[in-house]
Amino acid sequence: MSRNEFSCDCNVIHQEAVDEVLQKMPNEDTFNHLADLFKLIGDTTRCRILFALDQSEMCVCDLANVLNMTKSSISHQLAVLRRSGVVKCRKSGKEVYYTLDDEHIVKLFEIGLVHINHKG
Amino acid sequence: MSRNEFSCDCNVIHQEAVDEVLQKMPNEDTFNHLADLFKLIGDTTRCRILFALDQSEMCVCDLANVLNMTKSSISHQLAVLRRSGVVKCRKSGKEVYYTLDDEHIVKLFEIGLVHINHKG
DNA sequence: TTGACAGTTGAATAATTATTCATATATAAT
DNA sequence: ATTATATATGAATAATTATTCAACTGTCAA
Repeated sequence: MSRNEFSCDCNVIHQEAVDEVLQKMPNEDTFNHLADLFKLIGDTTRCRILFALDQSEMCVCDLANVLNMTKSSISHQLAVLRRSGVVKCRKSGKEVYYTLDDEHIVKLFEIGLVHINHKG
Repeated sequence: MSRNEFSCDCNVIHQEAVDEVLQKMPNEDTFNHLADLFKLIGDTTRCRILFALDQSEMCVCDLANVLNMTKSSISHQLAVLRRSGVVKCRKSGKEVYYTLDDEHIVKLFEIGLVHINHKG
C-alpha cells in the first residue's frame, strides 16, 4: 500500500540507514496527532490564553481584557481549545469560566521557554 | 503604551484575577517566540523529518525516501528547519547531510507522545 | 566537455486559518 | 416585558504556508 506507490523522485543513497529509520518511524496517525498538538499551541493567542488559564480560572471577558482582544476572538479560540480537550468550562450565571484541563501543556511551555532562553 | 489602547470590547469582571494574571504574563516577544517554536514542529512533514534525523544523520534523498516525498518538498522544509537553527548540515561530495541540532526538540516529542497516548 | 545526479530556490497554486462582523442565545436586572 | 450583558457562532476576509513545477548550481564520472 503506502510503500508500493512512490512519490519521491530519487534513489536511496544509504539503504541501511533508510531501512533502519523506516523501522523506527511511528505511523502516519501518530505524526498527525503530534503535529496537531503542536499546531494547537503554535499560535500566540492560544499560547497566551493557555498561559493565563494556568495562572487562574477565567471567564471570557477577563481573558479578553488580559489579552486585549475582542470577546469574539477569544471565544473562537476557546472553542478550538475546548474541542481539542485542553481546556474545560463551567457555566455560572451569565459567565462561562474556563480552566486548563491538560497536564502536558504546561510541561511543553516549560521546555519551550528553556529553548527560547538558550537561543536568540 | 500597550495597556492604554484597548481593543477588547467588554469590562473586566474579576479585576483581581485579571491584575494578578497580567503581572505574571511574559511579554509579547516571548509568546511570539514560543508560538513560533511550536509552529515549527506543528507540521507533519517537519515532525517526520526531525524524528528521522533523531535516529540518524541523513541526506536529502534518503529523507525523501523515508518520507516518500519529493526532494524539493524535503529541501524546502529543511531550509525552514535550518533557518530556525534546529538542524545543521554538512556537505560531502554531491550530498548534503543533515543532523538534529537541538536537544529540546526530542523532549517536546516525548511529552507530545505521552499526551497522545493519554487522550484519543 | 558532456551528461547524470544531488540539492537548492523562486514563483504559482491550493489549502488552512485567525480575526472581524453581524447575529443569535441565555441570563440577569430594571 | 424590556433592556443590558456574557457568550457563542456562521460567514467573509485576509494572511500564512505547504507542495509543485521549472530552472538553476555544483559535483562526479565517462
